[in-house]
Amino acid sequence: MNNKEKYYITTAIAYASRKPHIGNSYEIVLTDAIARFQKLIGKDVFFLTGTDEHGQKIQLEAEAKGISPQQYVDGVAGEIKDLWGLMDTSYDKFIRTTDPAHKKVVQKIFKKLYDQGDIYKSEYEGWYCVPCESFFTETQVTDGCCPDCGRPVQKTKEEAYFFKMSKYQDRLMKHIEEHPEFIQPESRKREMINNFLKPGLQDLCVSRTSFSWGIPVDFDPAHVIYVWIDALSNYITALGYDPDGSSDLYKKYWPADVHVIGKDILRFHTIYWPIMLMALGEPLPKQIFGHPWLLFDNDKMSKSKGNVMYADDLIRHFGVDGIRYYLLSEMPFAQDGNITYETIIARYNSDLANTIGNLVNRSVAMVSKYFGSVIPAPAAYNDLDNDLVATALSTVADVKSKMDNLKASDALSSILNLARRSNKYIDETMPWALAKDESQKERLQTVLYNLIESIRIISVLISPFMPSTSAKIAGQINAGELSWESIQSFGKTKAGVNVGIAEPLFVRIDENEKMAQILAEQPKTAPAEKQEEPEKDTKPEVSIDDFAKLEFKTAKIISAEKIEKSDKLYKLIVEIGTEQRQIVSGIAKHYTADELIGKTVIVITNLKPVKLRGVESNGMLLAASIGDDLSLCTTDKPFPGGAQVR
RNA sequence: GGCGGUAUAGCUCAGUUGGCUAGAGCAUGCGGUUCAUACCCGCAGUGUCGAUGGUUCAAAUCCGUCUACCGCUACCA
Repeated sequence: MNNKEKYYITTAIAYASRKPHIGNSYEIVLTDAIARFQKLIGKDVFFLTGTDEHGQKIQLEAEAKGISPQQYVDGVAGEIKDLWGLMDTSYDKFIRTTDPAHKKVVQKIFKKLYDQGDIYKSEYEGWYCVPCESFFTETQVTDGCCPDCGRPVQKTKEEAYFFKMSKYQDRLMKHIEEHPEFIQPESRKREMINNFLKPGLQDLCVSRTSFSWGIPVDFDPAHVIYVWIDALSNYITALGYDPDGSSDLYKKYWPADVHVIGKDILRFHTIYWPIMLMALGEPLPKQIFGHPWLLFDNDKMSKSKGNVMYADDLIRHFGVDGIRYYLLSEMPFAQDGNITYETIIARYNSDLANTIGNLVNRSVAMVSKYFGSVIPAPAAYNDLDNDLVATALSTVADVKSKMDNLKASDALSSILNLARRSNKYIDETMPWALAKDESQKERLQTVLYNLIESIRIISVLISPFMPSTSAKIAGQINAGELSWESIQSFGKTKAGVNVGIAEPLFVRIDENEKMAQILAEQPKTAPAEKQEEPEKDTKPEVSIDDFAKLEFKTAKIISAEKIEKSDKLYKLIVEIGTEQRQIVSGIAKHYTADELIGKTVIVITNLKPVKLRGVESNGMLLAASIGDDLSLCTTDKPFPGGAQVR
């Protein structure tokens, strides 16, 4: 009985280590808008979101709080659900990777892949982060440092399971070539092909023994299934996939029509995930969209920078639809978007309050004033109407085509254009002048009818983006029909029904006042955030003997030379007492050679020598860093090289 | 270093397969209007379409080189 076309859409599952900020929340709002739109045009939509709840980081956070990991993630998952609720999102299912059903199927998947030889056990030589007690592949290591804690990693061996990625490489390459829409946006596709597929895929390490908070490998319980197989398979376990026979739900909805994810995890979704599915013999998702990031004042949002915005705070100030509108209209398709309080206020006032809000308000007010709140029947058309009608209809078509390509911001700007056209129509037809002339009554009826109809169309079109505003508008004009079908032609508004009371949809915001209010709130939240900061970066306690193993000395830089074919590396010659040494250091982004020469810095002198870019390095300079910013450690007063540092 | 992307009005960006006086929104200035949330409508702009060569009857749009910024990737003991 249900023969609607199905549409399966997912967000990435959010990592349940802490409350997501507004940048993280953008994803679910975008996905929600797409899902609601597809529903509106008549598809049978299934919208999945959820949380990724395993891993060492969560284990550590829980330990620090003195509670079990399960208790910890229960708390965070609850917070996330609350936020998603506040954002007015309409997901059909919220999966948690700690759900028993998910765990069971992930174990089966692992076993199946092992049994068919795609997963094998081996010695893993990789990068190891001591304080975190965890392993990383070459590619996971960011800037020579642990991706979790940011400290240097070292090479070590561990027994582990591996997935034979290379076996499916050619098939994947072919698939990507034959399905140009598979990876979006386009430029990301090239990155994946050129950086990973063409050079050849390495086998992926898919288990850990260094921590226990995860899904155990059932036939080898010392191992825990590492994040990729666990997290990615949520997209199919949520529907009831099972290697021994899947559910009807799965058969109906899989493959996904689109996975909406952040651009940072594109690799896992466009390479590892499809390969896993190939290995399982399941169809691949149709499309993967790596959306851009939302930046705060052109800077990455992070706790340590103190520039984090949270959805709940923003909603308090600007309303859900105010924020949804901002996120959806301001974010470009492929480039990072930006958010500041000032720009939110500017967009809110001009687009929502002035253009849309005022249009509805003035139109409803005129119906009340001139026709006792009863929507009049159209009676006398003329040429002024043609363009409004044409714009309304072409907007409907345009929004559809934009949304089919996931271009939410373009779709919204198209709708805004219709609102502007409608405002202009009022000026062209001058209803207040028509009202003074009894002989123009039929014309006045027509004008107001057309306006209400145009507003009705707008309210339908914005419903995926601003659901509650859409409902409010529909309420004010008492629109009966809000279906997609009803806006395929102009004129489905019913004459003779009463409009409601004209109430402003969006109250204009006074920028100065609002900014003062926001600033006044900031101190309250800042200290609370700072408290959490230190514990995240704390290493295990060591004895004085551990410290004594390291030798630090002052060193005077006597020459600095950029290493060829490297962006960051300097070959430095330093003087430590009477000795001269060559040290390679990655600080070229922060210091020029001239700035370095003559400085007295602190050096670890008994570090095992290594070669970097073929150049030998006998030690390491100490430097402080926050994010991308870096500052060398020097002595407080002029000091010669060679002095002990302790 | 390798791969890729972007550089267009003060700001944020559109500009499909090269074609007439290069566009939109916001901000600015001027004018109009009063139904409406000091709102709306109109007009005015400014632009060496990053720089420089080339292909072409014709290039913001194609090709070469250069510069700046961004992303992915490697190097940062």
